[in-house]
Amino acid sequence: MNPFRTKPNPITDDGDGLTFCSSCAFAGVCHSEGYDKSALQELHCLVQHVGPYPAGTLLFREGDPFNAIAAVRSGMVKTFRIDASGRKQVLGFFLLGEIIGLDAIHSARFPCNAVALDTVSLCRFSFPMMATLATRMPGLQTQLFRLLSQDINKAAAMAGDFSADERMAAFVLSISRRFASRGFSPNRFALSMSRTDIGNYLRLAAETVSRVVRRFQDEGLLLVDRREFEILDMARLRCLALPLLRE
Amino acid sequence: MNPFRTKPNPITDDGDGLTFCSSCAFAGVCHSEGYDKSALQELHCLVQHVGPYPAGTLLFREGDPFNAIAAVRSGMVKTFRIDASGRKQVLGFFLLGEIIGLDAIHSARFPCNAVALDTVSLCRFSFPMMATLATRMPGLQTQLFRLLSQDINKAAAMAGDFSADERMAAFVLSISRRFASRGFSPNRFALSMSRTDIGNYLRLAAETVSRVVRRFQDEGLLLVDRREFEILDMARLRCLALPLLRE
DNA sequence: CGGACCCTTGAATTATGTCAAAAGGGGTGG
DNA sequence: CCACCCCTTTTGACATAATTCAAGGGTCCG
Repeated sequence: MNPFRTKPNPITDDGDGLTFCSSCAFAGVCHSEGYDKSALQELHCLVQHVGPYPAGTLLFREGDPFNAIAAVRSGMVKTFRIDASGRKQVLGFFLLGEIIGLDAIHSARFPCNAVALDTVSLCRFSFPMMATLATRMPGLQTQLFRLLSQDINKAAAMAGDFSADERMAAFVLSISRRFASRGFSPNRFALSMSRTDIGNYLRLAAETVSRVVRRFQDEGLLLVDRREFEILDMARLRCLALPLLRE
Repeated sequence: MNPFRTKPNPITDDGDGLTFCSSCAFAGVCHSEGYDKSALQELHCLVQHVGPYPAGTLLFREGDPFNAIAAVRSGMVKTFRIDASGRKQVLGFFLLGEIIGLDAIHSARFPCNAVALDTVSLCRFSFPMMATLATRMPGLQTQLFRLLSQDINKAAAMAGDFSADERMAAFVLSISRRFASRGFSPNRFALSMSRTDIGNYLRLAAETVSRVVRRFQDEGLLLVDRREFEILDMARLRCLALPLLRE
């Protein structure tokens, strides 16, 4: 009955001292530039594998001193902050290979909290060491600039004025693409976050998320069972999400 | 009758080969690190003064190849994009010393348009050259990282779910602070953008901007004459803007 | 002096939020 | 294996902030 029985099989290699995990945002930094093995070793030296942390673990909290960024090695992470009037704003969900903490560079403190949505392992990169290394590895510096710049664009896209339908469509499509680029199915995936979290991320009430998802199902766009999603009409979804899509 | 007769007097020095314009985002990069004069000269060598451009000049447009960032030397710049359904989203307003173009690094193309809101002069920095220089000047690299990270936070703040009052209060306060840090009055300033632009930035209809401004006046928070603003009750304004404020 | 544009104001509409309650799973313990 | 409880999700009814539509009034500029 459940159409989501078959789960995608994560390919989470740990790197071998010469290459990074294939899905990591830093994969390719070296090879593209033809760096020698010593530089590569250096990059690996400043990586620290941490975790696994069980679902619900608070990875860092707002105000914590910043000293490292992290790439998700497995699981899913949510970042959020609680504003002055107690409202929760979800800033992002981070999938395999995505980088957490770039927003903390500015003030040298984390501007938000991060929590594991399921069992999470991370690669921790000392940022001071990485910045130093980046002075000797222009490719690494470039990649850091690009990642930072990309996050500006992501945040700006969320800041736009879009309808609930557009936001929801863009959200589903974004997850789909990010899973797809990591070798998972673009059509079927399981989300780890609650409707409330999705709502706080998309700036919608949880009830609105629920209603939009229902309507998308009624209209044949999606097939949803609890937190498992199947995209039935990618084209129409993309069409809806068009105003928000930015890459 | 007009309470805004006295205009603030801009202090826009042009640098002298040893120091940068005092309000520029790159001011202090060198001195803080004790670099020698040659490094400083290099930084100055990659700066190109451009403009002045009259109000309405399109400085770059979405899709243009990216090769340089720019600091505002005088005037005010607006960046915006038109989404797939024709809606205009204003991404930011840039004051004296603020850096435009950091969001273009990621894709090597400008993701938005930029237009001069009044007479605008810029300092243009070749980004490839700057990045190269940053490998030899850690202080410059750090500053670039910080500026990029700051922009993530700015964009994320705009992405939150706030009322029209909160957004408007935060907007006025933000302008006030930015003017103040450049030596202008925090209490009186003239905006160069239309209500429509403010609305597109704050994700509000122009009519809503107008109504909120009126109410703020009725409540004694502001004194507004066309595009000239005077803040009468900074404390209450700050209180309103609290949920949005982030630095 | 005319025209264009911007801003303001009012009235009606609407998308989304809020409140409340019920339904559905999943886990736990008997 | 069932009964119960807790938590998330769904659904409905209602409330409301903000938009939209429409008109009028200022102001600036040619």
